[in-house]
Parts: sequence; C-alpha cells; structure tokens
Amino acid sequence: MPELAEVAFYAQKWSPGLGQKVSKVWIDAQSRVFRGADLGAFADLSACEFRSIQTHGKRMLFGFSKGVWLSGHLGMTGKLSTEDPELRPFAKHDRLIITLESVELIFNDARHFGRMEVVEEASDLPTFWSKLPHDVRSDLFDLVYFKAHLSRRPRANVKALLLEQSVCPGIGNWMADEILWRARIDPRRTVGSLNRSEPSKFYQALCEVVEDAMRVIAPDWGDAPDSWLFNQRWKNGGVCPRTQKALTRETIAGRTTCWSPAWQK
DNA sequence: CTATTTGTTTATCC
DNA sequence: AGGATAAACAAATA
Repeated sequence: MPELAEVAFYAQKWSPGLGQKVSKVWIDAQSRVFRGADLGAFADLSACEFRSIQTHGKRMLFGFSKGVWLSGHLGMTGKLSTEDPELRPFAKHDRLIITLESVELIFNDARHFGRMEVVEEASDLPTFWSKLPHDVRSDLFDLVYFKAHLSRRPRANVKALLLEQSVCPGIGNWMADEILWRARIDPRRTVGSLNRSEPSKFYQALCEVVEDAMRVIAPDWGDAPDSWLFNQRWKNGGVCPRTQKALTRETIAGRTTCWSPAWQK
C-alpha cells in the first residue's frame, strides 16, 4: 500500500522511541522480510540508542548508536507502530519487535513483501543510502534533472517511467495516476510523444502531487480532498473531478490505471 | 471459488 | 538493449 507520504507517516510512528536504549530484539526468523539479510546482525541492535528516522522514496532508515542502522521497506502491507511493552500482546504478522525503555517498535507485515535489514557502518549515513537517486522531494530533483530522464527514455510509457524507483523514488500507483491526471496526459502515451510544453506540465504536476501528499497524508494520514482523483479512482461509477464525466480503468505498465478520457489527452 | 490489491524482482520474449 | 508482460512472493477482502 504505502507510497512516499504513507511511508513517511509510518516511519514517524517510531519517533516515540527516539533517545531510548534497545533492551531486546525479536525477529520472525522465517519471514521473507529478512531475505538476503544477516539475521545475526539484529542482535547487534541490543544496547544501542535509537537516534534517527529518515525516509527516501519508499525506503526507511533508522539510525542507532555504535554505527548500527536498520534499513526497511514496507512493501504492500507493511506497517510500523509503537506499543506499550506491558500491554500489547504479540500480534499476527508481527515480523520485528525492538523493545526500548518505555515502548516497543513493531514492524508488522501480512504479505512479507516488505524488507528489514541491519547495516553496520560507522559514518553519518550508510554508503548505499548516500548513493540513492534523487528523492522526488529533493531540490536536486529539478526540471532539468527530470527532463534529462525523459530524453533518455523516449520509448518508455509515461506511467511506467513514473513507477520506476530509480527515476521517481517514492511514486507509486495512486500518485502516478494522480500526476498524469493533473498534467492532463493520457497514461497510454510514451515519453517521446510529449510535445514541447508537456514535460514542464508533467514535472509541475509531479511536484504538486508530492507536496499535497506530504502535506495531507504524511503528518496524520488525513483524508484526500475531493478535488483529487484519489477519491474517485476505485469507486464504481467514479467520475473525473474536473469534467464530472466517467473514468476509465485499464492495466497499464502492469498496474490498474484510472484516468479521465475526456480530460487527459 | 473468483478476482482484486497504494510493491518489487526475476524470467522471458520481441 | 530497452521495453512489455507475466509470474512469483502471500494474505486479506469482497
């Protein structure tokens, strides 16, 4: 489920634990969320102080003392929460529980599509994290940078490009549809078919959706306003908020895509 | 029992 | 080579 702003929302769920020391770490060792990870390294979180939270696209990074980092991804169904260790029983689909002084950090993931991994590197940031492509919220993700991606990939479908995490880290299915709708671009088009003025509109729409999502969803998962496509996209009989005409749904770039044929050309 | 899902990775084909 | 497509992962929901 989670895209850029939902990931930011969940990552902050662990903030009540900041400044506290780890007393216990439990993992569901069978879970696929630890695929490729060194399970033994989770024990190294013990006695570390939980110090920082950050996100990049859909990735999350939690910093601990002694150069220990926890890197994570929520996949489709991952969720983070903090709970009172005295009150909260073990729940179905809990995959990782880090017990601190007064709270537990919980990672719960029904479908195991998420990921958690311990990275040990005594530096300001792990090397892999510093090398990620520019986040869509970064000042470096500017029009020139975006256009450079577009000109490199003329034959790519516009929606497929938005969904590529190496190009637009954090954009997922609903944001991609929202962006194309606001830019008035038909999701079936290729990047190379964009006319002279469309790349800027495309970029503007992307920035607006990113800003709106971060403002409305990231702090407390607020409801999307009816001026967005969001509230109409899965509704039977949903209509375009701009034209009041019927929306269309079709699989594009492997994902169910919703758009307004009367509005997007 | 069927089809669906706000994600990612891998294989395969053209 | 780049791009499209399907499958795999796995569980809930309708």
